[in-house]
Formats: sequence, structure tokens, C-alpha cells
Amino acid sequence: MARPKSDDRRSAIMAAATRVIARDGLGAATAAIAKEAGVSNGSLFTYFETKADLFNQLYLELKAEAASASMKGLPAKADIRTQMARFWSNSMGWAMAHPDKRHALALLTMSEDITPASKAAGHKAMAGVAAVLERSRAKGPLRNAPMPFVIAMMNAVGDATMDFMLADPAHAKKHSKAGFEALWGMLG
Amino acid sequence: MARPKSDDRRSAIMAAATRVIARDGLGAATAAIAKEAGVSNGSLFTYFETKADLFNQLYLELKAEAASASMKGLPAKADIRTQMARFWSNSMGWAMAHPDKRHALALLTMSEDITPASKAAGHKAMAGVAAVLERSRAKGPLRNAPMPFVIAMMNAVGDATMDFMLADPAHAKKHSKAGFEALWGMLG
DNA sequence: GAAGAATGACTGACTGGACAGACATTTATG
DNA sequence: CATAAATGTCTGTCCAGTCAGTCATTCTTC
Repeated sequence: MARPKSDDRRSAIMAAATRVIARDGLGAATAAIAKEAGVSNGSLFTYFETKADLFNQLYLELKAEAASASMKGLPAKADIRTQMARFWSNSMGWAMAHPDKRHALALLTMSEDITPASKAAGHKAMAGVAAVLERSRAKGPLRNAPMPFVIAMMNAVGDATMDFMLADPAHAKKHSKAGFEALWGMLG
Repeated sequence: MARPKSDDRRSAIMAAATRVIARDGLGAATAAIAKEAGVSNGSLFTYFETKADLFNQLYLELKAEAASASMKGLPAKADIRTQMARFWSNSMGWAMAHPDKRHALALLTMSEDITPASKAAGHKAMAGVAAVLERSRAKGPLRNAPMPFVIAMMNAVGDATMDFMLADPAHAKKHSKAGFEALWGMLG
């Protein structure tokens, strides 16, 4: 019946938001995002009702992408340390390949206008990870800790590791390995 | 001479800023801070040249307080695990006793208008910690990692632990212990 | 399949509100 | 009385979200 919304435009806005948020922080102006996307100010609001809406959708998309990337090719039959190592390497590799996405996601995770519903959905996307973690910590010092606590620990170590890899890419491999050893020491 | 500046007023502003930042985030309005302090809008600017200036001074003050609290009564002669445990318990205790301060400090640490100079000074305040950490990690998986990396790991685990303690105070002790075991596993 | 009616996406100037910081005036201190 | 702190209004800036008008696309009718 009428001009259809374009997926290209929608994803141009999402991609622009990723870049601008990574650059300007959560205070990023919608006008700046629209400009970066090559789209008019008003047009942004035909794709996203509010700025918070845009942020929530972007959060979910990035979270899903990060989760899927980190679970790629897990050797289901290998021992648990090998699986964990593969997961770790996937996660760190994704972060290195997409620093803007990883930075924007880190900021959005802290943002106050990500709704509880979005956070819940985000955690759901990470469900596969939880299973691997569960086995990893079975005999370690965290064997009796609540699972969300264990997940938070892993994220904390992961975030800190990524920060170092991005700040010092020359030794990224080394930092990634050190981070994994730290994680494994904590779990096993 | 002339009317002197009052330390009471200055610290009222600092305390108010702590509360308001904890409540409203880094977007906290200077007007809100002044009001909370029972001080006029303009007066705030006779004590702090700019908002960023206030934030930097508050960051340093909170950082110094946290550092000093966490080093209190370290048993210099005890074995390293005992020292580390005392440090950990001090840190977590301070955070539980002053949730606003700890939250504001966490936010300020991420803030973009904390200058590199302030961050450097902040790290300096934590110097005592570094020595304890150095001995703790001497034989563990992180024995060859750069010290800043080890510090970042510890902070990451500490932040995650505090989040859980504050969110679930009934089991604060348990969370604190679990966090310590995680840290110790990582180091030793 | 051509004409044109209907739809709704697109644009960018605009609005209302919030906020950092300045300033003119008042008040306290020595 | 000289000096400087205190006050709170005021101003310029910035920004999320709106809106009136435009135009691309699709549907309908002959």
C-alpha cells in the first residue's frame, strides 16, 4: 500500500548507533546517530519510538550476536577445559574483531534505560554458556556459589581481559591466555 | 581579611554529590547537588570551578577513603593468604557500610571527565594493595601477567562481588567469602 | 496496463525543557 | 570599610521528540 520501511535503513541506524555510542558514550545525541546513518533526524523516530527503544533493541541485537559468536563450534565431546577454552577464545576474538560493538554493548549493559525485560532476554541468549560454566565450576571453590554469581565473575574477568587486549593489541594473545588462566583458576 | 570558605560547606557539597550521583547517575544536575547540600546553585561554583572539577575531587576523595579503609590493620607478619583475606574483608565491609560512596565511586571511575591525572593519582592511592597482590600471585597462573592486569582482575572480581552483596545483603557474608575464594583461586 | 488515489515513510525546522555556568547583588567577616 | 563569600536569577546551549508538508510506492479502477 505504501512505501515500506527498509531493513537497510533500520540496520544503518543500528550500526551508526553502535559507532556513535562507542565514540560519545550513552549521552550520544539521536541527531548524531541519524547523521552518521545518513538518515534524517525525524526518520530515526519512525524506526524507533524513543531513544530508549533504540537502545534496548541495539542491546538485544549485540548481546545475541556476542552470544552466538562465542558458542560457535564448541567441541561437544571434548573435555570441559577444552570447551571452556574454545568459548573463551571465541569471545575474545569477537571482541577484538568488533571493538565498537563490544564497547557499545558494555555501555548499554550499564545503561539505566535498558528494561528488566531486555536484560532477562539478554541473559536467555547466554543460556548455552551457563551449561558449560556449570560443569566447569563443579569441583572448584565456586561449586556452591549461586550461578548468577559465577556468571558475573566470568563476565568481570572477561571484560577486564578485553579491556587489556584492546588497549594493547600487540600482546592480545598473551592477555587472552592470562585471562583464561585466571578464569580457570577461579573455577577449577 | 574577608569571609573565609568553609570546610563544612565543601564537604556538605561532596557528601551531597555522593548521594545524588548514586541516585541519579553521572547525569546528576549540579542544581540537584547544591540543593541536596543545602547550598545555593552558584555557591557550588565558588568551591568547584566546574562540574568536572567537582567530580574529579570527589573521585579522589572516595578512592583514598576506600584504599585506606581496605588497608586498615593488615597483619604484616601473617602469611599472605591471611593478609589478602583481611584486605578483602576490609574492602567488602567498607562497601557494605557506604553503599552510596561505593556506587558513586564505581560510576565516577567510568566517567569520561575524570582526567588521566586523577586516575593516576587514584592508582597511586592503591599502591599498598599492589604489594600484597604481588606476593599473592607469585606462584599462580597470573605470575607472569602484567601487574595492572592483575589489579584489573581483582577489581573486576571485587566489583562483581560487591554488586551481589548489596543486592542480597542477607547473604552478604557468603558472597564475600565466595568472592575471596574466586580471587584466591585466580591468584594462587 | 495506464491513471490517479491512498498510504505512510521521509524530511528538517521547530519546540519545550533541562542544564552548566555567569553575573549582579546582597551579606558576612576582619 | 574593604574584601570576598553567598545567593538565585538569567542566559546560551543542547537535545529528545514533534509536526506539517513532501514524495516514493502500492493498490484500484477502467
